[in-house]
Amino acid sequence: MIDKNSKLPIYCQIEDYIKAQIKSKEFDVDTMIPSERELIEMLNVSRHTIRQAIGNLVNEGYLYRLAGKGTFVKDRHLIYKENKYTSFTEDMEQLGKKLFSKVLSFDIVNASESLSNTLSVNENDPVIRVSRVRIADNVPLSYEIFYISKELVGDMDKSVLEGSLIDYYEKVLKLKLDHSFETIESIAADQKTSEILETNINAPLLLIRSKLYMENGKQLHYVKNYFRGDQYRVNIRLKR
Amino acid sequence: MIDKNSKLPIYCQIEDYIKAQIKSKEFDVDTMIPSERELIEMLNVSRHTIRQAIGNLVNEGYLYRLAGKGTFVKDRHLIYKENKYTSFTEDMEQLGKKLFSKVLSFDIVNASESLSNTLSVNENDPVIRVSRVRIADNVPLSYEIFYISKELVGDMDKSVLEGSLIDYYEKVLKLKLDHSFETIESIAADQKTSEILETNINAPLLLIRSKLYMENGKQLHYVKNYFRGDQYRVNIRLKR
DNA sequence: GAGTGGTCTAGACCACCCC
DNA sequence: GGGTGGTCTAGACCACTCC
Repeated sequence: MIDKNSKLPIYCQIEDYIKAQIKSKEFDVDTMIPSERELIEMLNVSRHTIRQAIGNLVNEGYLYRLAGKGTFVKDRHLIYKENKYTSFTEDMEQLGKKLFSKVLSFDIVNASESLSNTLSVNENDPVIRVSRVRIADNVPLSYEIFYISKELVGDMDKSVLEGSLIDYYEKVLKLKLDHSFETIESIAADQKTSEILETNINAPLLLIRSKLYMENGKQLHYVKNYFRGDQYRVNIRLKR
Repeated sequence: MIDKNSKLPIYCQIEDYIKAQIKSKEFDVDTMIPSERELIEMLNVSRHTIRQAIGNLVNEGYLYRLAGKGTFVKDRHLIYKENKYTSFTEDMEQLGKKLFSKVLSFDIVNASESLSNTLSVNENDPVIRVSRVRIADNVPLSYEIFYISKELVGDMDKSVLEGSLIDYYEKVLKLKLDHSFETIESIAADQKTSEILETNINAPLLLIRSKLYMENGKQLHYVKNYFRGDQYRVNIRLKR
């Protein structure tokens, strides 16, 4: 069951084991899984290792613990990839849609005061400003304007902008992304945006402003994204 | 520094200690905090306890670890209560606004097929359906329709509906809330909604559908909430 | 080679739940 | 009183980074 010589850590093997038992209904919803002491006997590992595995599964929503009673399988009908930052390209791939980006503009500007605050660069620092439309299956989904410090990415080839920026950050620049802050609001399309997105004027749009941060806590880019309300929605999971 | 006789667990005290050091710039951004072995000496506790505290602070975004190098303070300009499910009442309290709820309707209906799927009850089970307007500082913010299985809450006093439902669940019914799934989209106000929210027809609204779950994974309620786009926005944090 | 975080063991005592 | 998870100790070996 557990291979102590595997290069996969034991606690990961235990996680996989428990997930498999849940999947096969061996450990069923709302029933108690074997206690930590029982698992020690069954799997021949220390309590700390068991607790490490169970703790991770609790955080991921597979199990819940009741002190003094036991550890139970959680009833979870749903998805599990919530609250993950994903690139739009990845989202569309998962939906089986082919994404295409049309670059509308590409400039290097000097940071205004307000931009220098939002993007955490110094005022007048050179900033790359790009606007593009993102089109899936011939329908325009979003009009996007993003800003990134020129210092961080140097010279960007324009062809990069037709693909996934996230891919470029991670695979080409080898940056370690960590998280993003997003602000979501509902607005009405103005003249220009409605033309770009091929909607009526005043059509409802989701405006999502996003700040993307790296592992060391430094900001990477700032994006304003106007999504067509009839084409896009956001799913999130909130923890009490 | 560390009180081993305190009823507050040692690892919590260590977390508080490290947070305080960060706040006072004693541990500063991007610099290494004392190594785990050094902290063992400094605080006179075991390595496991140190790691427990540091692990929690990493999860909360205060620190980041680099294997072979050390543990560093993360540069975080921002808020920390992201991705928490909060009641609307709590949100408004934090903004210093006084929230008032006006109940528009209160019915007991039999679950339709689609509702029984959304709310995970059986078809034709009795369901409480309430609609209300939520008003802060005399401005209508949201029009809300919520559904809850009658079996779960029994007879609800109508006065409960003028206050915070979440409070009622937690403090009166002693239910343990765990998480919610939310779907956010942008729509245009129809005739009825625009009248209730005192907006123009076709005004942009945030429609947020929310399913609230308890610790055992069972669903508690389903809510459709229409927020005025000019009055409300959503902030979230996504992890890569 | 010295220092770091990552993993793991073998114990211990506690508060809480249930019978 | 016996079982559960929650906390804590005192060790150990590993892979990795940096010099």
